Amino acid sequence: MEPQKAQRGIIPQKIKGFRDIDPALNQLRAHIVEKASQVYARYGFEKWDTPVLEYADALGKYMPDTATVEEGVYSFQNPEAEPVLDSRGKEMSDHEDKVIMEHHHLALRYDLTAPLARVYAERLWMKHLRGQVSTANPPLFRRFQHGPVYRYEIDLDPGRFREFWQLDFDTVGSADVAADAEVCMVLSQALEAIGMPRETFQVKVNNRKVLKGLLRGLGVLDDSRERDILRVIDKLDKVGLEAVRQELGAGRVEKSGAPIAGLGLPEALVEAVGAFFVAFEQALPREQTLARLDELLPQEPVAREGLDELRRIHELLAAAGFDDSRARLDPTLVRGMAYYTGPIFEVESLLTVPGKKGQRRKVGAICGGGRYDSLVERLLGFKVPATGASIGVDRLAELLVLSGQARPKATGPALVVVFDEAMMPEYQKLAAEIRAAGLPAEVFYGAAKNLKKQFAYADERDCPVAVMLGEDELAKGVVTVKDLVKGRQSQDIQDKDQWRREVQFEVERAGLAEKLRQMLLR
RNA sequence: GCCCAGAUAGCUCAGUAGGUAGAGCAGUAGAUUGUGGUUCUAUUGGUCGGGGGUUCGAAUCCCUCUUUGGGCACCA
Repeated sequence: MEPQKAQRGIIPQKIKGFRDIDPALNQLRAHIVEKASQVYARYGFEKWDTPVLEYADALGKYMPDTATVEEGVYSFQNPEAEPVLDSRGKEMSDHEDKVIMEHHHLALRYDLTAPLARVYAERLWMKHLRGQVSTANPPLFRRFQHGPVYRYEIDLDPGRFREFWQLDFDTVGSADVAADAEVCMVLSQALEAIGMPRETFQVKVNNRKVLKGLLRGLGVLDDSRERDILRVIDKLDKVGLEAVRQELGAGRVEKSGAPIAGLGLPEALVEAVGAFFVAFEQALPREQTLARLDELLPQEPVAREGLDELRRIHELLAAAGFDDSRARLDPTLVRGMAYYTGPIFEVESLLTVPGKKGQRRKVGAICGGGRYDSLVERLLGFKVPATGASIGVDRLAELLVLSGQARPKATGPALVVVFDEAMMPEYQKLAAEIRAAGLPAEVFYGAAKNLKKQFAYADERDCPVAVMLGEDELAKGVVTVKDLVKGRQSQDIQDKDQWRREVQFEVERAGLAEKLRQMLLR
């Protein structure tokens, strides 16, 4: 596709769906990751990092036989040819006994869970071959991980990116419901540690077995049918019960005129499903939710098993001091992903964000997770139970900024003003003194050294203070400190000299660090 | 992939009986050659998203592509 009319240009620009992260956002992101990680670690999870690039086969589901980018994954062929291995890990040969070489398909990771499965399976591979591990004795593995993941989204909604961060924690190798209860505790505590007050979010728990059991009781036995129904129900809080009813039945027509095909379920089934969700429209205390589930759920074994698990989760949460305000049972929770097999989790933000036309916009889920059995199965051939959850770092950061919980502005260092280039050694010494006290300091290195520029730079960087040292100060053994924060606030003073007198003062060189410390800690 | 609405200066936008463009903010410079904010003055910025068509003439009308926003579908 050569441009025909003009020479192809080189335009400096980002790939669509990718972002530059400025210092302010980086600071916020680091805060989120650090606080949540501390909580994860306090529960015993250990931090792992894995490569962003993996063999496409290992990531699963996705098996490209062409070189095209499809299915939402960035992939390409390895420029390096490598041997093809058989299922026992041995190099395969052709009829001339030559090792078969291939350029394997590689893919950027699309989440952190698939690489987790690979790490876990890779560590067990030899034992697996020797038959020393099986579904009866999977080792316990608890790790947390954060970093960028990549998805080739065709349509980019606002707030959706092709590179974004996740912050996961998972327990692999335990089928104990206690591990699921713990997920709720970790999520709740992590968000509080990040600085979200308890009343601004809600941890919600449900169980896929409950939903499965409900549908079975109503005669839905087919898995793909079940998935279709769950997908519609997942939209409940978005479109409302009536719309869900219609979509389960004959379908409906969107306000915009777009028709939405219905599943065409029989009237009686739609009504039964609708009735169940009406019963849980209002948030109830966990005890009451359990009691009502007990009444409404059919005597299907799956349903009862799911209910027992929820009951157990409630017990354990209560024992650990997590009451209704910190985690709630929500039988209407579905979650989109198909691979969940047991308890599922979601954190909904209760903060609203001012929309374009002044209306309040709700932000969706900021965390999600659940139990999944089969992720490792594809790699090792037997089921390994696992449960965990993930914080959507970027979505949370955006939420904090938009809702006014965090200000998106990085604070700059103390700026050492350069009066006279000849005194540069003195400025370096001064900056070193400030840094030695553990405070950030920067000497001005810009091209134009007039003071106006230097202060404009300090203002732009949001520096809290500027430190000035000229011949006068040097002779007196002092430095002049300018309080830029106060200066920014004193907009009512119009007289230049008076304004200056208000915001700057001389300090003995020896007491400078202490004075700056006081100012920076405000 | 579908429906709707946009694309004009760095940003937010104005600009219809079709006659090659304006405002506010930002930027730059000065008042203030040892000073950011505030105030005042001057001033730089635009192939009006790309291409094609209608016309003597198009930011304005038509077609098309690209792109942005709002809905929907999809989301391992």
